[in-house]
Amino acid sequence: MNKVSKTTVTSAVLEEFMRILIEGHVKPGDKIPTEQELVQMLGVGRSSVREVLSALELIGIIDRRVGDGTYISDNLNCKAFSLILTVVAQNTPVLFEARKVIEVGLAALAAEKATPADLQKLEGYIVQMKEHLDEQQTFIQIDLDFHLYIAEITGNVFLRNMMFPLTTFLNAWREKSARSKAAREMAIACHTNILEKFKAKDAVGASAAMFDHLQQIQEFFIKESDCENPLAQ
Amino acid sequence: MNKVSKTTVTSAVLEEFMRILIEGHVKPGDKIPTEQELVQMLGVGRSSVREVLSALELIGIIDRRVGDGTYISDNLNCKAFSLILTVVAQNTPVLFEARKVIEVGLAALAAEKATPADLQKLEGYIVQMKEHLDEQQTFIQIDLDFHLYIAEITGNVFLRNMMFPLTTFLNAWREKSARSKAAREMAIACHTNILEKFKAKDAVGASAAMFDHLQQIQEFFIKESDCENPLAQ
DNA sequence: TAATAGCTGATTGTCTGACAAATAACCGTA
DNA sequence: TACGGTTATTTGTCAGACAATCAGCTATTA
Repeated sequence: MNKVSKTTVTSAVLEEFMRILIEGHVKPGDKIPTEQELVQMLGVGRSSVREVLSALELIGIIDRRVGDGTYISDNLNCKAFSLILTVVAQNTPVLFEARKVIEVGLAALAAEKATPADLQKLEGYIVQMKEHLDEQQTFIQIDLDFHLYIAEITGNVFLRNMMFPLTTFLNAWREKSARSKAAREMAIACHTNILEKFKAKDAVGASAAMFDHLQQIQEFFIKESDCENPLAQ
Repeated sequence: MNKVSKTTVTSAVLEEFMRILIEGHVKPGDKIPTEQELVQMLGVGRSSVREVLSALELIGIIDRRVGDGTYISDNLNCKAFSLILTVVAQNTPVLFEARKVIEVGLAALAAEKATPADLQKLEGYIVQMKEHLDEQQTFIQIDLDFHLYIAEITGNVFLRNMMFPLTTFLNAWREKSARSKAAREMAIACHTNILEKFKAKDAVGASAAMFDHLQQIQEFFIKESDCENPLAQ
């Protein structure tokens, strides 16, 4: 006796599928039943099964290989965020704000968790930035790596996978407009500042430093590029 | 000359579709071409089109109505987060950490943006919590509303839609294990504390207060429920 | 024995056609 | 004008067919 059951077959399949996923305690990398098996298990047509599977694949929950089978993806949920970002993309200020909120929190968390090896790695990025101060393209890439590695330090898969497309997306956007050398030097200073707080295991200080950094990026961004108005959505 | 171009029709359709979406400057609520039109526009089979549309619907980017047509969803991207959460669900500690990071940042942002009307509304929630101190179910709901309203205050669609399933999910989880009256009284104290910082427009203080609050929830959560080990993913 | 080449069955990718179900728009009647 | 019914459109679902790809097995060969 299932509720009102005014749902479509597809969404029913999805729910059932998710239930199996959870109750089956599947891990990333696990193989899941074939389409034919699912068709029989769920008593629906292949198209319905495939539509659900396609959706899950497009958002990065599963991986499908012709001639082999279907597996739980082992780097979950990065794609879905990218997709969503593409749609919300027209509203850059909102994304910037989101990045600020998330990354400031990440900095605090990472400051607590950073190991000596992590600190060394971050230091390495800063050195590289100084070396490539005049090559904008390379510089931006290293800048990006620095930020992503901070997410990496937290060890939180969910946050890292959310941060990744967000930062990448905004950076790609930023690449369009050339950044002044002054802006690049300021970035190095900010990163150094953040690293100092990390070394001192100062979570509050680290988040404050990150906040300042992003604030400056945002101001430069708005100043140096023609930023259209956010859509009212 | 496209790279190796070993892409499937489906993903090509997705890309093309997203391109149309962006370049067409569609707004939420807009009607998009019918399946038949897309079939002709893209020169592919209906199944391929449908698989992409199903995926987009599943993650909440579009809405489809039988006999009517397909529209850009007007409350974007809430579903996708829920889906992902369901998959990562087995790893509750990771979600808690994510919530802490995001909500601490949200509190700072909301503290700056809160209007007098917002403050009054938050105050109202606290009053209600006191009134329903002994009704756990109702209490938890109001507690939840308080947190969600803070996300609302920031006016950031992206953050709000991310927060919503995250908070709801963790709260639902929490409902399973009864919370002591002491825990509920502490929640009221924390909320009051947060509100005070909001009134003072003290962003740093607000985020600190929110951090303490979530920290306590987490400790109570771990203490009062049997929390299995996080999966190594 | 070990390595390689080829075969085979299984699995996903794609298309087509068909029908059901629901809805918006139109039309005629009161 | 308001109401009820018809119709064309659109999405939902199924079934069947074939192509493309791959893992695993088998037989051949050095």
